[in-house]
Amino acid sequence: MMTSASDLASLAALLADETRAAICLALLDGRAWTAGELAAHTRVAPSTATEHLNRLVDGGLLIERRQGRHRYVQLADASVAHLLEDLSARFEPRQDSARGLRAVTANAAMQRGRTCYDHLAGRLGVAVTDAMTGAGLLDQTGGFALTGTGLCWLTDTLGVRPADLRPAKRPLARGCLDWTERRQHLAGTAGAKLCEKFFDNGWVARIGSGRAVRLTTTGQAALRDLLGLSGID
Amino acid sequence: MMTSASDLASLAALLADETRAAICLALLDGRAWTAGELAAHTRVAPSTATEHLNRLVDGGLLIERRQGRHRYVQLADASVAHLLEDLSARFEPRQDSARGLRAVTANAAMQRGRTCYDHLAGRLGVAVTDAMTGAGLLDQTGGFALTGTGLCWLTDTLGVRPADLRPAKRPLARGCLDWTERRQHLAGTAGAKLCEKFFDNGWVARIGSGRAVRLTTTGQAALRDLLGLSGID
DNA sequence: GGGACCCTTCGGTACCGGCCGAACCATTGG
DNA sequence: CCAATGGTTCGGCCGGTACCGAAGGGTCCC
Repeated sequence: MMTSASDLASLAALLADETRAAICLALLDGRAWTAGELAAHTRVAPSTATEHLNRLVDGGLLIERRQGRHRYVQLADASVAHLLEDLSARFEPRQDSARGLRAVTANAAMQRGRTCYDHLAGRLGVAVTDAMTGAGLLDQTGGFALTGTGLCWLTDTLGVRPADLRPAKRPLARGCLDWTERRQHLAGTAGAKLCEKFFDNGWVARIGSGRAVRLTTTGQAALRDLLGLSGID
Repeated sequence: MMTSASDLASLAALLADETRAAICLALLDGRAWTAGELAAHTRVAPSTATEHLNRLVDGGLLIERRQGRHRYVQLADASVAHLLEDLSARFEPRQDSARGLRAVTANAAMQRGRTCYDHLAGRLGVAVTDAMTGAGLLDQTGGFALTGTGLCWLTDTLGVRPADLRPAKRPLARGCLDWTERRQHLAGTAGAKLCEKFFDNGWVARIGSGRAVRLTTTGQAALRDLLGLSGID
């Protein structure tokens, strides 16, 4: 009945190391990274990265896929991403410490729009969420939930398969605190499926290999038609 | 913009020690404990407990109140409680390892009803949540939110001050996973205020000094009248 | 004031865990 | 088959930290 303290402590211990924390934060982009990439990213020896990945996988935070001589790892599931978001939400937003043109433009792109594990975030994510709320698809007054209209909109207008929106272990709609905007954006299954459709339809596209995304011209038109959203860059 | 890994690591490090984890879990009952009580509870020397409390307070997870020769500590706010719940939710429900009559009855009482930081949990909490959902006060199909009717019910029927239900930093309604029931019960501001009213009205009462609560006979009648709930012990 | 009680401060010890380099294994590609 | 590449294993070093006991300061009660 009681959660034993040792369980909690060993879970927390997984994130209590700066290198492992950096690995998890990097994986928050939802993609799979190789062990070598993560070693380089965290600036530790490959052997050290191996040990960290072993612990994270054993602890259930990461899952791995061996492919040839590569070891790909990614966050185990959305609940892990959610956990990391929640923990991160406790900090002050970092001062924008970008130096140099490259870093600054990359930063600006991230603030404009990005993926947050498997859903949309940044100004784009918040704008879509707000527009959905304004259109009566989402209810934020008493929590964070899709309205009946919102459910229909996802299936009929966006073409999400109703089976994908069945209530399951993961909540259908969840608010996820946006670091850059300090506002909530849509997460949960609905947020993931919405993001998926946006990519499928070519409304958003990744910028380079990072987690930043941009709204395409098709996307701009679509958002204007569907949600009355304009002025999003 | 990016949360630095060191922030995340140092936050996690606070919980990465079994003794500190046990302290936080004990405080999940929402009450304030003295340093000595926590030292005894975790079976460490008072000096050791002091060090742990210092770290937890410095880290913002706990707040303290000095009162005479006592040092009372409690969780800093609901978001900390939420964090602990979320982390704990990742574990299998513990095998009920209670030994002896005292432990078994205490355990049974906890499963029947208890407080979870500042709201109701256990079979009682889940039953109330389900009844509210059935009565159209709560919407769980598209997330977890109060309906308009639900808001009115809280203010008009239960007498919660509308000002207390204004959307703030903390969400109005949230689902909180119940360890014993493996179901969600109502948390958030609404859950806290509802729990408060239940105590004020004498519908529930604490059993002894722990976090277990029992439904009074007045409470049974009230729940039957208001929510059509019966058969709750 | 005296004494009990609660907590804190301060050494000192022991252990855990993160890190690296070197050697090693496996896969890929010439 | 050989070389290059990505990853793992192992031994050893080192720093951080959880722990305690003893001594000391506050606070309360008689």
